[in-house]
Amino acid sequence: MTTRKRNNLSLPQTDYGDGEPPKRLIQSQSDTNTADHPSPYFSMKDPVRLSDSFFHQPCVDLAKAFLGKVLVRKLTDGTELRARVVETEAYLGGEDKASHSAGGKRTERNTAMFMKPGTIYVYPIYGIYLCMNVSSQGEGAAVLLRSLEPLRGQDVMRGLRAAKRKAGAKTLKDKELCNGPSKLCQALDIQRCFDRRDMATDTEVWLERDPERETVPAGEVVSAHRIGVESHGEWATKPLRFYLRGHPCVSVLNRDAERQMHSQSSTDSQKTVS
DNA sequence: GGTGCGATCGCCT
DNA sequence: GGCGATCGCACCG
Repeated sequence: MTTRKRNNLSLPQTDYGDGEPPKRLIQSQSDTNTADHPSPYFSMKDPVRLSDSFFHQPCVDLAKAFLGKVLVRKLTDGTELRARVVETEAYLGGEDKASHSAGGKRTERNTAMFMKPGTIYVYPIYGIYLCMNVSSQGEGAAVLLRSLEPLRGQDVMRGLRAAKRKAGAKTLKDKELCNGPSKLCQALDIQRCFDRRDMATDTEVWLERDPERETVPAGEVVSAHRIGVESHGEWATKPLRFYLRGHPCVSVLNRDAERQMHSQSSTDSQKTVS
């Protein structure tokens, strides 16, 4: 095990529980300390906030583009919570039988799905939870945020999550704070009133690119079937869920999809060589 | 580690 | 009146 340089600034302290964080993350953190690329989180210069044009992409493209981006939530007391998007799902709109907007159905609840790309869609589920989406290009299409990697404000997130749990429940590890669509809403205090707000201009929640990683290589993105839509026939099996391979914060792993992807990439590399 | 089940209520038919 | 883009916990191995 090589000892990696850590600076004395307050790097996000992430407890991944039993395992080490993936190499990719360690690399990303140590990279932030080089002189050429000052840390986006601790330099005076703000990272770049993603504007309107980012959200004007087809749903699947946007779902993949979200991966690696940083969701920022500014609380009313000024505290900024930060977390990297590591898992998303695409809900395509009219044709997609698993979407709230299936068949072009537009109701009071799902109106945000039909609003301009970048509009936040927050809806309650099972009476007790919330889920957060962001609309994309395409009539009624939206991207569900499923899991995040906490980067900053983990203790505040833990407090927000604990508030909804039994007293005496065991302390959550960092990787457990946002590893599910409703968990991330709790951890970031995403409220129902965020529904229909514009992620490109809102002052309490927005998205930033990670200056250390402009794009995530396709080889790191697993495509798998979506979660919790088993009753929707063929649409239940379509590969419309996307996550960062090997990331400890992903809510549900799909080993079959990962294996297939691996064998596919092996085949590709053989083709390239031969 | 994996699986099964109950909670709980707004939304839609 | 039925159901759900979930979660936490009990239980099993």
